[in-house]
Amino acid sequence: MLTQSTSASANHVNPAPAAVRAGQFGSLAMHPGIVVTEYSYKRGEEIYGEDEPADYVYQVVSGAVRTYKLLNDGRRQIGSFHLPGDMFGLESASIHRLTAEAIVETTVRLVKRRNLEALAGTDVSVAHRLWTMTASDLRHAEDHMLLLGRKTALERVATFLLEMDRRLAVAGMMALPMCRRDIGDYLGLTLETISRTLSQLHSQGILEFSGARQIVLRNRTRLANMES
Amino acid sequence: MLTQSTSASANHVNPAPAAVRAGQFGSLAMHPGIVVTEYSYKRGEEIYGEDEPADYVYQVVSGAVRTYKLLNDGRRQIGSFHLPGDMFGLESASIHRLTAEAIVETTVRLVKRRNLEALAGTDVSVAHRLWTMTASDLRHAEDHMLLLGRKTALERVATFLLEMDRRLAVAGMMALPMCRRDIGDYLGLTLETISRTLSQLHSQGILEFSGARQIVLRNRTRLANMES
DNA sequence: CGTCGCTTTGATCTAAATCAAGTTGAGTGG
DNA sequence: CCACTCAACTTGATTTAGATCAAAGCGACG
Repeated sequence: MLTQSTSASANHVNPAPAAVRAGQFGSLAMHPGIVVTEYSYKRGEEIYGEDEPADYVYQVVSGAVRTYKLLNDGRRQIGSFHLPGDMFGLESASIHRLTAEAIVETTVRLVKRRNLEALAGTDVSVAHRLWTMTASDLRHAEDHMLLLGRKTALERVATFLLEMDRRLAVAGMMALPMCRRDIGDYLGLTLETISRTLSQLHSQGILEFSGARQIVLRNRTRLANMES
Repeated sequence: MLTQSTSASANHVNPAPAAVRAGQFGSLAMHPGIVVTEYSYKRGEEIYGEDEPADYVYQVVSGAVRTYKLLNDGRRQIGSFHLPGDMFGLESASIHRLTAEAIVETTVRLVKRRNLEALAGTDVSVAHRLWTMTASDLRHAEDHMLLLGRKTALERVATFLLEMDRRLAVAGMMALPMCRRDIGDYLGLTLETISRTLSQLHSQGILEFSGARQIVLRNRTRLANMES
């Protein structure tokens, strides 16, 4: 735990600029010694790599991020998609366990991990918050293991659509930032299976397209029954 | 609930009895207000159920535990096996996300979650320890998602054998507490596929059996190459 | 020493992968 | 504003890894 106090203890004098979607992250800007920076990444750009030092913790401001692991021959498993408001890159160890990449042009807010940890060392509520965030990632991973190990293609796609609808639908429509291959690598399927399954749901009138990535769910109940 | 024996804060006077494998959990008994209890469960007995209140945190003393999720039609995904020394049942929320069952006759040590949380509220090192433990569960889950989403049957079984060898081999031999069906439900495969894959590895001279559940790895290097 | 649960092995089936064209559509430059 | 390009997407044909169905072994325990 470093008790460093960087430049920005001035931050509590000039508090939280542009804290629109700030949530958890924004409130941190109130603490002296916590510097919040913004950075943008181009579509496809790597934010950090697997096994690299975990020096920063991130929050998506706009855009979308995928975090994934690779096997030596290129097979990829995406662990999660991070959408505006989501935090990612938080590790209790000093190394990132997955690679993070911008799916589209993406802006993130970031803070130094060692500053966060130092704060957690003096402020129990911050320590509790870090734990809670990691526990919520674990909860998602546990649900996803059930999906990957035991659900059918149709059940996986139904689960995916409901998750995305909940997380990014605006006025009943979701604009998916990721391609079919990303969805496949998230659900443990191929891009062709994703495409076929979406077509099937479309032909059953459960969803409507306006372009391949703009989807409206027409019958959430029926979809929820398919989740199994 | 069979045998029971409590050891209270009097523990720092009469220190750590039988703390052979105590690890993290044992040191908690040093704190006043932390009561460590022991319980034993019969083979197949449920320790806690999914969506039940998470009132206790557990450590395996002897035996083995599986934690899993079920789909409505009975399909099961085992998230992890817990072996002597392992903690399980730790949640930052108030509800268990998986069911825990004793695989064989099992003795656990347990403490009240709210006592642990109270301690974490005053002792940063305890708070940090809780976070670290959850983070380490997350790490395992992330590795397991890659296995479930992208590895072949052979790769899954190789990974499983190396994991178990590392965690429970004594004098080069591992005594698996779980049946083929459990292994299948952990690896997202059927029990028949587990059996066939083990037979195949046996015929290649990579492992030796003495009874279906006593396994000696003859060539860890070759197995590690199969992990992919 | 018979029974029952676990394991192995064989035969067959099938969901999803792979291979293979086309089609669409967003972005680029003329 | 149009046409060209390239990546993303869809759809079809075929293959295959692993599931399912089925029937013996085996081994621990009462």
